[in-house]
This record gives sequence, C-alpha cells and structure tokens, in this order.
Amino acid sequence: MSTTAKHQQGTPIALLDSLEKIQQKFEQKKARQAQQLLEQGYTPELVRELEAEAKPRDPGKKVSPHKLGRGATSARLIEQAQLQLFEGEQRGDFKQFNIEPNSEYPSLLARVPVFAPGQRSKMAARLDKDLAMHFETGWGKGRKFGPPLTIYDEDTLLAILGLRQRQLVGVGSKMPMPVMHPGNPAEETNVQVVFTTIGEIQEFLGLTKGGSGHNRRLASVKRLAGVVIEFTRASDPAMNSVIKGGSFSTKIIDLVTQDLEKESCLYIQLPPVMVKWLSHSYTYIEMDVRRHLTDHGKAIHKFLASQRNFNVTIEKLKEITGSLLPKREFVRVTRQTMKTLQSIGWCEYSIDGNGRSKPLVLKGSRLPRRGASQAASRDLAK
DNA sequence: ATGCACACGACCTAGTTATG
DNA sequence: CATAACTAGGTCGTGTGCAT
Repeated sequence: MSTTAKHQQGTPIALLDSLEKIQQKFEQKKARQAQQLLEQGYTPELVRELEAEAKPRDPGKKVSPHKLGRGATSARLIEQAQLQLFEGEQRGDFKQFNIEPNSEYPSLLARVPVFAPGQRSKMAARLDKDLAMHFETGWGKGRKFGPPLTIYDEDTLLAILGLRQRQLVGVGSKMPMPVMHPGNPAEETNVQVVFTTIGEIQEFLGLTKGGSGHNRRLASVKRLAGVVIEFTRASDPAMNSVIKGGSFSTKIIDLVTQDLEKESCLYIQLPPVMVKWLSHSYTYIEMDVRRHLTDHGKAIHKFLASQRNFNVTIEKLKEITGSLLPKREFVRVTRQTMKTLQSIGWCEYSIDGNGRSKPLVLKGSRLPRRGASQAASRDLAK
C-alpha cells in the first residue's frame, strides 16, 4: 500500500492498472461478505455498520519519513517486502489486491479443538504414537501435527488474521512461499499475506508492547507456523471442491521471514485452504467480546459464535473446546463464561439438567450485535 | 551528539489452574 | 476446599539504530 503511494509519481502504467484491479476486487469482496453476514443472521443494518468499521489500515503511518525512529528497521523491512510483492506482480508471478479483514475466523476451526484452553505442558498427554493430536467432533475429524496450541496461540492467530493486508492470485509455485493448490496443482490459487511486527500484534490484542510478552508472542507465531492440520472428515461446504478422497491437510500460517532473531518484521502467508475458509466459511469473532473472557471463556465463545442458536451438552462442549479440566470444573467455568457473555449482552442462555439422570445442556442464542458492542465499549470505558 | 521510538530483559502482581 | 504452582501481563530501566 505504502509502496503504491510512494511509487505513484512517475511510475509504470502497470501499477495504475493494478490499482484499478484492487478497487474492483474490493467491491466484489465487500458484496460477498455482506451476503455471508446476512445469511448468518445479521440484520442489513448491522452489516452496513460492520462495513463501515472495516477500514483499511492507515498505509502512511508506518513509513512516513519523519516518524522513523528505531522502528525504522521494521518499517523498512515491511516496505521491502511490499516492494518484492510488486516486483513479483510485475514479473507476472501473481496478481494482488488489498483486502479488508473483518474478524473472520474459519468456522471449522471454531468447531474443532485445535486450540485448547489450559497449559501447553499438559497437552502432550494427548498425543498419539505419531505425536499428533487426534480430534473428532460433529463437524470434523482429523489430527493436528506439531507443537500443542493454546488459546494464547489462537489470540495470536486472530491478530494475524485481523492484520492481513493482501491477497495474491496465481500459480502456487510462484508465491512468496510456494504452495500447492489443494485440488489441482496447475490451477491458480489464492494466498493472503501479512506484514507486521510483534508489537503490532500485541497492540491489536490490546496489550502493551513491552515486557516478556514480546518473546512469548514471537514463540507463539513460530508455533503456529509449525503446525499442520489434517482433516479426514469435515462438514464444510466450502471444502467440497477441494477435498479429494475425503481428506486434506493444511498449515495455519507460513512464516516467510527468514531471520526472526535479528529482524522483528514478520512476513506471514496464509495458505490457500485458510483463504478459502476466510472468504467462504467463516465465523465472526468479536474481539471486544473476547477480551472480557478467560481462556476457557474464549474457547466456549468461539464455538458459540459459529452458531446462531446453540443447544449442546456440557460434555460435548468440553470436547469441542478441547478443555482438559475435570468435568466439574468445566461446568463451573462454563457457567461463569455464560454469565459474562449474557451480562455484556452477547447472548441469552439457560443451562438445564441436573448432570445425573439428565445431562447438563446449554441452550441459548446470540443477541443482535449492537447490544454487545455497546455494552463492551461501556465496560472498556470505565 | 542527541533524542526518538521501539526492543527486550528483570522483576512484580493478580488471577487461573493444579494439587493434596 | 485451601493453598501451592503457574501464567499472563504489567512497569521500569536499559540498549540500540536511525534521523536530525
């Protein structure tokens, strides 16, 4: 983006062409998004509101010359990476256009315990003989390879998703991080890219940039990049065209950045399957709501957010969230979470049953978003 | 040389989870 | 159920590359 502005005076027509393309894709994507939201039960009014909120990030901020301090390192690296993209585009490796992230999160990931609440060290107990974590819920079945992931890592992912900037379209092998089209290697594919810094991720999550949080967050990004998810079953219409022989696997993010210790700039690429999910099969996770919750709360909220009305046994909810708590404790945190969610106007609910003859069942429905955001901002204000 | 703006380690606290 | 053990996340001070 910044590169666009910078190169506009005195530069190739091709660039101006691509700007036009960017604009067109913008509008298409917007329309599609609006449609999705309507289908998910948002009112037209709220859809407009969400659109208004989804402003592109301020492009000039990072690289305006007079603001360069020590952060110049990051800013410069980001600029370089962006320049590379333009060169790639000029060479015809791929086409690119800007995107407006809007808190989308893959629905399938919200319904499967890939990110679990609790301590990472306790999660090794779940590994099978291939050192993979098996999962199975009503929505999907498969395994996760790589380091255990917690809700903390999910926050990292949400921030990365919220900060993504561009979509690249082209042959997989020519992308900054070469990928394979999940169905047909010869076909054009889509990836999305993010240039960011650890500080920016922290800021997105409402945290300060200082402290040991910095190192932990970087470690978290690395973990995300080290994970591969394999699905052997997935009830997800968006994946029908991709799944061959019933199974597929994907990384969550690719880390293009080489020298993480020396350079604080992260250059991240989202693989084709993620892009597919994010544009065709996503759940809207409001960070304002999420910020009020504990880790278990976040896990529960993410699942409930993927459904308009919910009706699920506490037992199933525990499986879906991947909680390691004893059932008794899980019930307690669920009650606590639901109380919070209701108090900020996100949903109404009831928990029926006695846990013995009749299982505990959580029922309820999301409330219109307006209430939630108002309550949330009210809470934040005080 | 100086100050800016960020990077990052040391240390502290509050809140969460594990344990006896 | 009480309490120990952890963890997230904060503050503060120092380090450092860059623009001025």
